[in-house]
Amino acid sequence: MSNPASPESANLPARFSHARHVQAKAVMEDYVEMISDLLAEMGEARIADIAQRMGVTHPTATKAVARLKTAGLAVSRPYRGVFLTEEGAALAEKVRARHRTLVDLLIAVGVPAEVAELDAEGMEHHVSDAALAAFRTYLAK
Amino acid sequence: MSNPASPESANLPARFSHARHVQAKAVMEDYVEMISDLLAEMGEARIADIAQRMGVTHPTATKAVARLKTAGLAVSRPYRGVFLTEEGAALAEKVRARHRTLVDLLIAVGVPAEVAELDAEGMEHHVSDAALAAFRTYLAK
DNA sequence: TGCAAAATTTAGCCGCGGCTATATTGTCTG
DNA sequence: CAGACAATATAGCCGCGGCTAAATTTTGCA
Ligand SMILES: [Mn+2]
Ligand SMILES: [Mn+2]
Ligand SMILES: [Mn+2]
Ligand SMILES: [Mn+2]
Repeated sequence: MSNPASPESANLPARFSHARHVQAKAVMEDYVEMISDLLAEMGEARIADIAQRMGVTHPTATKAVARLKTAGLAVSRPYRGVFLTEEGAALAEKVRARHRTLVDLLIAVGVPAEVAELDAEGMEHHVSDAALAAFRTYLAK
Repeated sequence: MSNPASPESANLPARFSHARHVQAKAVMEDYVEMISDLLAEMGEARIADIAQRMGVTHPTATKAVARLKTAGLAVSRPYRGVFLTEEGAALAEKVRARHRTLVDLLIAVGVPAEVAELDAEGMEHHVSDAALAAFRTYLAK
């Protein structure tokens, strides 16, 4: 190892910037999943409904949707509803499954259901594929 | 129950805004814990070291420290090192303990140690006191 | 079918948390 | 005890993700 003078603190910067990078995607993930819910429940996802479910004003929702479109996750025409691209729909499914698995794990470990649901909404975005796989293995036992 | 027409989606806005609120504190928590580390390891926390460990430029660290001071978590005089207030030191200890407990839980559940450390850096800030208590109970078994 | 109300977009503001470039202050050394 | 250099601070920029207020478009109904 060429790592003599690093008493564990050398990898800290990488951990922090990784967490920041993940965080940058978090809001987008929640929007995509929620738009997917709306499409399934009501056949369309309107700005007013998106805003209401996110707990945000409509201009904020409009801007978020603009970012989703820029990222290739959603499409929409002015004054019309929002739809997901293939990529957006796939992301929604992944995010939804990850959320459920995390909640299940938290409950399995003794966290009350309502608390698990609340905490998971923030935690979920930082759960890597590797951790998720471990969760599934644990839950399967 | 006075909750007829809410098929679970009514509490979504609260969950999202809760997660946003928690996220707003996350960066501050990491800075405070890390400054506490520096003070313990080297007796002082200088801007250059804070910046280096956070993986950030010094102006960014300077602004973060300014926010900590505004929040009553740190004190410093110009061109001198940074110190924590009682409140800041207490927060650092709480954040450190929570981080360790979360990593322990992840490992106990089958997540590889390096992955646990990486994921925990982001997840930790969303772990409520109730969830933390559950984690400790689980780990005690 | 025309118009009022509702929905959406646009404009413009804010703080956070990043950045680079530059100014200022402290420190160490010849 | 100068200066050079290192450390810190300041200025000014950016995008994100919030907000309010105002303009615009769509829609529903009298
Ligand atoms: Mn979420
Ligand atoms: Mn979720
Ligand atoms: Mn952290
Ligand atoms: Mn941590």
